[in-house]
Amino acid sequence: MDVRRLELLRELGERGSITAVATATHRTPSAVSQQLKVLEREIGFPLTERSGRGIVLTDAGRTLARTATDIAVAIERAEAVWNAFVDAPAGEVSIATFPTAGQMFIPGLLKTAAATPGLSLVVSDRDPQLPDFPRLTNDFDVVLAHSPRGLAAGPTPASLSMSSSWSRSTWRCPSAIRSRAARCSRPPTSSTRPGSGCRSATPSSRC
Amino acid sequence: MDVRRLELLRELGERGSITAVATATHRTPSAVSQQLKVLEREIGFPLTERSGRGIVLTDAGRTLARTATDIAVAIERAEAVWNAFVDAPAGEVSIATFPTAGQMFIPGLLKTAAATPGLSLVVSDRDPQLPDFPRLTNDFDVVLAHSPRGLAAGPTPASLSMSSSWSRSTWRCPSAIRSRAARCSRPPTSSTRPGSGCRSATPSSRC
DNA sequence: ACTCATTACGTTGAACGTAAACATT
DNA sequence: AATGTTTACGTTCAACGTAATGAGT
Repeated sequence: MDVRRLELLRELGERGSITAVATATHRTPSAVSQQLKVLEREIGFPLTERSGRGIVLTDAGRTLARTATDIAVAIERAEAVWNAFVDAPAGEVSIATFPTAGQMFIPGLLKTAAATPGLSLVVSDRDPQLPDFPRLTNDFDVVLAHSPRGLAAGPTPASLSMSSSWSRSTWRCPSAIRSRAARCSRPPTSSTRPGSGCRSATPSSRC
Repeated sequence: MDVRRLELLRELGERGSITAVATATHRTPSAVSQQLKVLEREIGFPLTERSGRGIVLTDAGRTLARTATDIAVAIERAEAVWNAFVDAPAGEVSIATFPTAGQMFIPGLLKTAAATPGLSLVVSDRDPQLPDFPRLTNDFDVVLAHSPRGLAAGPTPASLSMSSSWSRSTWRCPSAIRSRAARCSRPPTSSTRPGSGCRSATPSSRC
């Protein structure tokens, strides 16, 4: 039982004519007719019968078409699972932080990171007083820094994106935590950063 | 995502080496390697990586192989459904009976026949006193007749096969109620009976 | 006449095998 | 050396299209 041919039978059940199936699947009626005939031969049962100018499914054809639907559903489900895997965040994300902020963010981050397989965090504590702290963005995917102007009075910022004093351009990548698909899309476009940046998952030339 | 290639990946996950998959699927290692490479290309992810002399699935490869298993299960289930359809009793079964026996058997038969789609009974009452009653087997799939020796004392026979006075040879077919597969297996082998006998489901030459 | 399915026949490319190269133990 | 994978290259057959034919309204 070939899946591709079963799919044709399913289409025939839904669309009602070989010509319709042919146009829907970008084929000629001839090809569809031939493939259905091959399927009939494989199965060993008449699956269609003429009805006026067109054809209709026999009892056997209908039941077989139903099984084809089940298979098609299974395949779509499988593809959905795969897409979920591809779009899931993954990879190694390096974070520079300083002790106070680290105590704040890291435990929660580690928890969510541990919950997503394939995602790992590399955290390193730094001294926020160093003059070139912003330059750390060259070496890390995420840098947690003080606002140079000092924090406004009020509750401590609760999300990474709140360090609004950073210009968006300091982010070399739109999102440090990238999905597999994003990481795999293209080799880095001449990144000036040596060890970090939009590195691809593997040095493979194809992926 | 081609199902055949996914199947190869699944096999690779289970068997662990390309050579093993190749022998299991009656192919050369070369062919398997090439198909896996095509799959990798289609998918856009590295699915395998070298490990010593052999190869192992990557994370992506494993998840994709799992989806392949799901698809394989769905296909097997579909085939099981189809086989159930093929083996189910079906067709038109003609029965000759006489009033007394008919009252006995027919209601139950009609009930079970109605419960099995594709199976229809054609019942006709006859006079059991006619001299050529046994000849009716030429025209009917099942003939319910008196035992010529008369019934022994005791409870009424409760099943068709109890008319033990008939020789087995009076049955032209092993079983009057045939499955679709049996009916479809071969055109009748020069049956002497015109309208009945092991007739095939359709006059089609192939089936 | 028109529409749909089928058959005849030629073409092409995906899948495969053979053989050689490559890699690892 | 032995084992397992990959690459290069040639072959073949299944899937398809074009064109002609058949069948029904």
